[in-house]
Order: sequence, then C-alpha cells, then structure tokens
Amino acid sequence: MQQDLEILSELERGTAEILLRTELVEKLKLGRPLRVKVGFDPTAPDLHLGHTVIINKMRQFQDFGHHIIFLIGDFTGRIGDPTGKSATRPPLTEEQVVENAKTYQSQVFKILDPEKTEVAFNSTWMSKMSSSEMIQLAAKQTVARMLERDDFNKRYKAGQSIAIHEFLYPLVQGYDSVALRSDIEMGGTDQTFNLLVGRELQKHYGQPSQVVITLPLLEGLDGVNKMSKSLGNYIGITDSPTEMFGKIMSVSDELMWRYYDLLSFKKISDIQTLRKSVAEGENPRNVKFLLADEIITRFHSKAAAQLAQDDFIARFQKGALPDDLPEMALESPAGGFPIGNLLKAAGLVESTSEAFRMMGQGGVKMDGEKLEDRSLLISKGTIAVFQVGKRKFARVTVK
RNA sequence: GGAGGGGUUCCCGAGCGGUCAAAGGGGACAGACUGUAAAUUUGUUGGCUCUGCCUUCGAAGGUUCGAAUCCUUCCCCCUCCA
Repeated sequence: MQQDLEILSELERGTAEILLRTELVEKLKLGRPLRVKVGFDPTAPDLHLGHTVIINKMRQFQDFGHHIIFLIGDFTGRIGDPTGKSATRPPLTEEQVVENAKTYQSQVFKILDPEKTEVAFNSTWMSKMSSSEMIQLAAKQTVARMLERDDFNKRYKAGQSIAIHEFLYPLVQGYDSVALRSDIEMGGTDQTFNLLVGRELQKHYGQPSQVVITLPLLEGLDGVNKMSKSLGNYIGITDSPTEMFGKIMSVSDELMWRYYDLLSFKKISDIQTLRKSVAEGENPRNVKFLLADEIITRFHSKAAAQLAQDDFIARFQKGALPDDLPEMALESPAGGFPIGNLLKAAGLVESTSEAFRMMGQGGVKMDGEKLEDRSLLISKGTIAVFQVGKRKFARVTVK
C-alpha cells in the first residue's frame, strides 16, 4: 500500500492533470500490468524533445511493470486532412506509413524498452469498420459536445470552417481505446478532449473507462509556441550533438527552467539547488551547460556531450570555427564566381538577393573578413571559409 | 435553394485604376550590446545577369496606354434565411 503511494507520486510528477486520480489509484491496486496507450501521428516521424516529455512518462510506467502501447494513427494519416486551412496534408501511402513507423520506433526506443513495448496500428481495426458501424460510432457523440472542444469552439465562434471529418477524428481516437481496452491514455494537454471522448466511448461499449493523464506541452525554442517541427522551434532527438548544444544555449533563461522541469531526470530537489545557485549569482549559462550535457548524453553519449561543449566554448568564446564545418567544392562559372551566387550555391542563403541583403548588413564574412562588395568575384582555386550570420558556415573550394 | 460578406506578400491586415513589390503590426533574419539568454537599439524582410529587369494580390479570361484595384466565368470560405 505504502509502495503504491510512492509509485503514485512518481507517476504524478510532471503531469498536467489526471482524470480521475481516484480511478488511477484503484487501477494501480488491481495488481496487474495496466494497459497504457499513447497515440502518435505518423505524418511527422521526426521526434523532438517535445515528444519526449510523454515518452519519458511512458518509460516510467514501463519501469513500474506496466504494459505500454505505442499506437500509430496510420488510419487517419492515410486519409489525410483536407481541411484546407492548415496547409493541406496529402494522404500518406502505405509505404510511407510503414517507413515513418520504422523511423519512429528507432527513435522512440532510445527511451523505451523495445522488449516491453507493444506497437499497434489503428488501421488494424479501423480499416475493417463498416460505414454503418462508423455511423453507429458517430451516434454516440453530439455536435454540442464536440463544440466544447476548445479549438472547435474558437473556430466556430470565429466563423472559420470545421469539416465534418474533423469531428470523426476524436471518435476514431476514442474508439482506439475501446479496441485496445486501454486502462490509461496519455497525451498532451491539447489532447484532453480527445482523451475524454475515449472514456465516454468505452462506457458506451461496456468497458471500464480509461484514466486520462495529460502532460504539459513543451514550449519550443521561441518560448511561446509549443515545440513543433513546422514552426522550426524544435530540438530533434536526431540532431547532432553540436546542434543540440547550440539550440539549448539559445534558449532563454526562463525557458531553461521549464526544460529542466519537463525534460531533466534530475531530482526535483537538485533542480531547486540549481535555481538557488543562480539566484545567488551563478551564471545561468553554466546551468544551461548542465542541461545540454544531460540531454546530449541521453541521445548520444557522455563523450559526445563533452565534445559538443568543448566545441561550443572554442567557437563562441574563442572564436574558432566549428568542427562539423560543411566542406564543399563548387564549380565556378568562367571569369570567376559572383559572391552572391557562391553563397547561394553553398546553401548559406536562399537567394542572391538575400546574399546582398546580408552583405549590406555586415553579416557576411570570408575567412573572417567582412565582405561588402556585392560585385566581388571569387576566382578559381580559392579555398575559403564563408560565414553568414553567426551560425552558418561553409568551407568552399572554388573549382 | 435564397440573400449578403470575403479570399492581398511567412501570419494578421490596409489598399479599391497610375506615385504598389504593395501602409501598419506580428514573426523571422542581420548588425551593435551580451552569456549564441533576456531587455534595448539599428536595419532587412519576392526573385534575378540588381542604379535596371522579371514574377506576385484565390484561378482563368477580358476592358484599358496602364489593373491588387473595373467586367465575365470558375474555385474556395463565412454569415443569415429556408
């Protein structure tokens, strides 16, 4: 009993909400592995730290002996989302789904134990569902209830469109819980509504309702929006150690604590100690170093983390060039390579116009020398390091 | 089915025949300052063979010396009524 309570407080750590907590306590007392379901969208196979908040929690359940179901929502992914609003997602092909699923697994298993994880695809049962069954499923929810969901509500009030199939997605997700007989479903706080639909549907299908556990959404590097690939404010778990280090260092001090809370495996008391030291004058940068070290060690290795830090110090405190400097040889047109074109060909800028803009702002350097002459021609045989802004470099050999 | 409103550059949003690559804000990027932090501040923000040229204002046609702005058809969104 005492032991159950200890487990409970560990499981509660870092969660946003548990509905209902009393039910969770009951379920934990059942003395059998609980079926914990978490769904993932197969359209974005590259995981970032935002996803790992929940994966870490899954790992925790796993460590306590529970059964983790990693559900891939391939059925909905294959239908696509032609709402029109959010940059029309093309439906995925079966091969793409399989491919994405593989990518997912290889990344997720950096945290989860593959031996103890069940991977499921909702197309297994959804693609067999007949249209009459689908309508029966739809009959179990009401439009008014759907409009309670925050984003639907806002869009409805703002006069934006809501396609019918969007109402179907929460139903499908909820039905997944029925199909899997899940005891617990976890998701981000933005999933609360969908997760609750699962509870209701299970009741309709004569099953005990799942406990819903929501986890906070991790803010992205901008500190405002949730971390997402499409916003470009993410730290991917396959990012190189140097990239990770740089991105973590660019996080604001305030956000750093948020990352500690949601991503670090350190004890809460240890994090408190760090906060205290900063309050007493410690440079927050050093605390950020520790965070970077922990995260890079998790996804790469301790050695890689150390190298990344050394590289960072050398580069930004001593002005050295990065280790992983891209090297390339570019074919020059006759008569010399116009600087704008060279920067574009090297991938340092999007367009020659941008190259000229950057030059006008003093953001372009060749071997450390600021370049300002936009008509500059780089002659064949030149080997030089070009830099645009603080973080874009390339060593170019002009052929 | 009927009536009305609307689709503008990354986003929001002005423009309603020439001076519009298109106000303003947001975001982003770059410079200064720093701890690749925040705040502040300066600037940039369609492309190119860059003092000029080319492409953009839902799509396609048309009127005009000239269209984001006018006309026609089409597509899409919203509101109210049925």
